[in-house]
Amino acid sequence: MTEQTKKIITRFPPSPTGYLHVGSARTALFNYIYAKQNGGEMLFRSEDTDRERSKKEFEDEILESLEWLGIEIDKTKIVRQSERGETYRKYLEKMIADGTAYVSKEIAEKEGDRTEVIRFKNPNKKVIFKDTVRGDIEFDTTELGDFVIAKSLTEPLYHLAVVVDDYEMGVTHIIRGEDGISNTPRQILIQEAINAPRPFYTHMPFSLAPDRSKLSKRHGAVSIREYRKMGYLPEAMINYLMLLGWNPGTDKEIFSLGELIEEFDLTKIQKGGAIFDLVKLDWFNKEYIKKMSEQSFREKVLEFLPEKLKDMREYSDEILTKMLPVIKERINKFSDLKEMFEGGELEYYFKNPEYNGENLLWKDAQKQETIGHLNKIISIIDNIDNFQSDEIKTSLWDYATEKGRGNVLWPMRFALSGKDKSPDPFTLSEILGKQKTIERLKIALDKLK
RNA sequence: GGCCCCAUCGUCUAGUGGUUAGGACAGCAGGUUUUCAAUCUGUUAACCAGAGUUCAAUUCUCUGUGGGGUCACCA
Repeated sequence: MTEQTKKIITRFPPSPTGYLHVGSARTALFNYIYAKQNGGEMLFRSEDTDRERSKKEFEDEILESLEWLGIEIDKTKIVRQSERGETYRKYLEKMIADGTAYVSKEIAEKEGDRTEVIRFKNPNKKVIFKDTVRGDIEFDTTELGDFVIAKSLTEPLYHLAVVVDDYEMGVTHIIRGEDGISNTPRQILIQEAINAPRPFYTHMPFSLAPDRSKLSKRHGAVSIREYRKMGYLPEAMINYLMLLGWNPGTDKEIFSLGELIEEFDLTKIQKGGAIFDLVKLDWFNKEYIKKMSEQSFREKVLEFLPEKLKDMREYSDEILTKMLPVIKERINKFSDLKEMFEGGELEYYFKNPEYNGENLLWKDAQKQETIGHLNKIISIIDNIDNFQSDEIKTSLWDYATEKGRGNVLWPMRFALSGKDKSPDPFTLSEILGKQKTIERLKIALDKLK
């Protein structure tokens, strides 16, 4: 049996004490993609030995977030440490019999502390292991002492459980965060004590907050579910997360999951930590929004549309189709729709704008001139049968050019939107329809009197 | 503090013993039908410091500085 013929097994071992963190999701992605590209498999292990903090609902949520990202987990193969007490007992008894571990009588430090723990008999040697991205790393394990590996025969501590489980699950490649580096030597010691083969180690750099500290709640959204709720697309999350700490060495930046599985290269992982940059995430998300079909974009918009707007469905469905392209080029993520509607640029499609008449004047344009322009616009528009933006534009263009485009187009646009910033007046007109367009232009006229 | 890891534009990064140190995001300027968005073009901006090796260091070595991790009867 050579390494080549052995099936590659990676694992994702979260402790179900919270929602899936973006950093963990990134680690899961690296494991999943590496396994996939080698015809292997990523196993899911729930490290739920901490009875107090572990909750099944978190495990479910983590699984659900992974699924949303497109990571497939074989749920029949899920391993839960809480169910493996007897397995750990088997290894611990063997270790004690072998003399690689021993029961140690301890003086209880606190009330309620047990008086007996199981310690590892440290051979006190140098351990050298190879990390895929950093090369050989050497530790003197003497300083570790005879560390505790279990509270009792069925209550293992982290390091023992990890080593036993990885061994029994047949894990060949461990890809984890760089905080695992310092833990590796003692895990190797335990491996050697139970005669488990040494897996390949790859330690990934952290993803950091903007101030280079650990990414935590105080920096904003940190769980996948929050990004999902904000209307980020899973394709964008995957793409961004994978390019954080890895790149193919070419200028290519947009990768589908399939392409990642094809082109990912474990040895090209970065050494230094990388800041999780929302601005770049937004860019990725926008790129993927641009690629969406009209149908799926429409569904997504409907999903994120504020309730208030949905109540006006009769009205909005009619114009929604026309608004879609305008919305598409204006949002980074679907939750932007909320702000766009509430006092933002979606609002003026559904109700007449309120504004100060002074704002209708372009730069130093005169009132009387502007009134003339608006009247002219109304008369031209009134004669358009095919009320499409192209058509409207063509009809008004010569006049606008002759009188000064800003002089004509600004008051028109402002009359329709009541905002300093909005889509162009032709697009607005088409979406509003001839009747409403003229109505608003007349309102503007009143405001100028 | 001991041990371990890391260090290229603001951010993500490419890269080399000799390069105009490249790309992307952001920024800035301009074009594109008035504003915004989108789009196109152009552009600002980086090798942590010192010493050593060398004809030549951003690149190799050492030291320092800075950041991070780990030293639990948590995971």
